[in-house]
Amino acid sequence: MINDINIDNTINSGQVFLWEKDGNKWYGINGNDVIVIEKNTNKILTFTNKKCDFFRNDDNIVKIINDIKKDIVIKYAILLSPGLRILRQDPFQCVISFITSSNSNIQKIKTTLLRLCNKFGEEVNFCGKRFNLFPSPKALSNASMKELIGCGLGYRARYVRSASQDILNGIIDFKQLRNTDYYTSRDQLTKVSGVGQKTADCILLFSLDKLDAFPLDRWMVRCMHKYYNALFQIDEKLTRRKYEKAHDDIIDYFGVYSGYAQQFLFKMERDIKLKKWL
DNA sequence: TCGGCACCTGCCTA
DNA sequence: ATAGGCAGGTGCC
Repeated sequence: MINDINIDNTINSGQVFLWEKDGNKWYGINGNDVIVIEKNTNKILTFTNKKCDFFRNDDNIVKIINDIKKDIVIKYAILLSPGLRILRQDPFQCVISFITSSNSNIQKIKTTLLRLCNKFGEEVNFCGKRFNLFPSPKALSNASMKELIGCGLGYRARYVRSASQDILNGIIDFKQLRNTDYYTSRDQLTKVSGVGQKTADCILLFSLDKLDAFPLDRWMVRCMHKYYNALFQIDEKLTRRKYEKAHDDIIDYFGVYSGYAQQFLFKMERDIKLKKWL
């Protein structure tokens, strides 16, 4: 079915890091919840037993895909990863994950985040397995620099603690960010230390319902050069202004669901280069 | 505003 | 096998 979710393509598209496949099931940490999903049947279980909107079932994927398929490149990318969806992640975990991701790689991001969970997250048992939930803002706010660096965060340790404090203090309020427009939310988020434009876009797209966010990392910049050189002029080195201009040009082209276009293109480029996922 | 640079550290590749 | 380069950027000057 055209509107079926493909879990492999969705988990292995660089949005999430704390997921593990075992047999025909995927196990993932999402904030203070554990999500288990069975491949093929897409049957979902959650540790908290709460209704799971992680896979954005409310998205009208037929409409979205119809809206973004503006040219042959994006059409091909969509064809390559059927059932790929944007996720609706726990915002705090998303903030910490993408602060951690800066100037790093997927494998290292994953080990670092796992260490954070093991050290600061609550241990729970679910489906016959043991998990550590994602640490709370309070837990990471109270962590010492030494402990955080010990998890492999490196120079990002101070960003992680500072961001956790901002969220604990309510300087950053996810409810408010979710209910406002992309531009306002982005300006709020980039005030957080360690959150630049690219990281802000990831947080907005993957956890705050801003489907008009289009994270421009080095993969996407290369991608835009490769296929869209005639449409957009995107410098290899993006300053704040140039990043914003590039974003606006891209939204003008791909439309309000540009974030979905980004995810398909990102997935395609990494798959072409045989880059490993989780 | 813009360009240049340092930056933790563990993967990955040659 | 193992040393060195590099990785989904960011802040500071």
